[in-house]
Amino acid sequence: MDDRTALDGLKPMNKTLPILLSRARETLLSYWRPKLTEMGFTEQQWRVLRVVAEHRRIDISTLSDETAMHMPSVTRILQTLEQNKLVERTRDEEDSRRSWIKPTQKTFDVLASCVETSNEIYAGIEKKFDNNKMTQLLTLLHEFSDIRTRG
Amino acid sequence: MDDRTALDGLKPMNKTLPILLSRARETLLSYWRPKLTEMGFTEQQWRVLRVVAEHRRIDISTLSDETAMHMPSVTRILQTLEQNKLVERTRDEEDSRRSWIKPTQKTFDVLASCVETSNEIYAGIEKKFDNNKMTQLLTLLHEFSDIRTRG
DNA sequence: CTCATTACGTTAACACGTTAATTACATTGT
DNA sequence: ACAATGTAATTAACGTGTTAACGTAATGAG
Repeated sequence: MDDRTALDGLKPMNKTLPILLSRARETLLSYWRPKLTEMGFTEQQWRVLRVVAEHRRIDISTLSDETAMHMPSVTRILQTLEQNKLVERTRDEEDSRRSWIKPTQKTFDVLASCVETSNEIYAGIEKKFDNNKMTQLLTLLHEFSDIRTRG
Repeated sequence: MDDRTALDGLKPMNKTLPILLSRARETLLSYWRPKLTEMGFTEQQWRVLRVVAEHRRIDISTLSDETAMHMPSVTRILQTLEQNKLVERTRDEEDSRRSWIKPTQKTFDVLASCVETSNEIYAGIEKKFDNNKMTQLLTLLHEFSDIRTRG
């Protein structure tokens, strides 16, 4: 017989935050995946595109922060998007380390073609998980995110 | 001037569920990463190990389900863990498609060496995000996960 | 029994996550 | 001035996410 007594101090994984966060993400994606696949974007490319479109111009560090993605990932994704004319890049005049990323008309066209479906998706979700609960969930997630440690 | 009118129907990304889920995961990991790095495990390897240890034996499909990871990832991780003697594998006698994964004494030793730190980490989190909120959050995430679409 | 179907698990290919190292440029302090 | 330090972004290397295809074994209808 194995010695499992050591594990008495650990909670069952299926009730822990990391697993539930993964499942929640997977559930959310189950609503979006068909549309993303149809449009030929990954979830992450879509996120970058969405955030870029919200700004007249944005630098890569800020973009990384607002998409909640690491800079190396953003760098790779921007290369793809730039090849497809979905973003433009210019260098800052004063600080030549900094790049400015700008949306193109194609960016807006692609997003516009998705607004209707986007609303349908959110409506579909709200039918099963009402807006009150969603607000609570977003608030709690926001509060939790704020307790991050640095170091 | 660009034509941004198309975007009026879309919510700001920084307040949407996908971003907040990513941030929450990153916050949680910020508490665990030092210990995981010290032990030489990735978050995912740790998850697999934890779930394996909860069962006398477990097949790979179930393991995939309980870790909320796709089977190809589980397959890869098990290869690593098996090389390090952290799990054992046997074939089912009746259904030779099925593999059974079993924890080893080393598995329990490693987990035991982590129980204390684990409790400290949870205590540190609870100091900033009380148990009541955590319970609410877990409940809401669980409810949300249940609305997943199939297809 | 036979053939199509379904199920378990792996492999393959490409995109992203993660960390460290690197390049290039800015800033600070003395 | 200039060396030291800091910052923006990329590259490199390896592990995981994701989908499709594959190999093999069980199952079920005719």
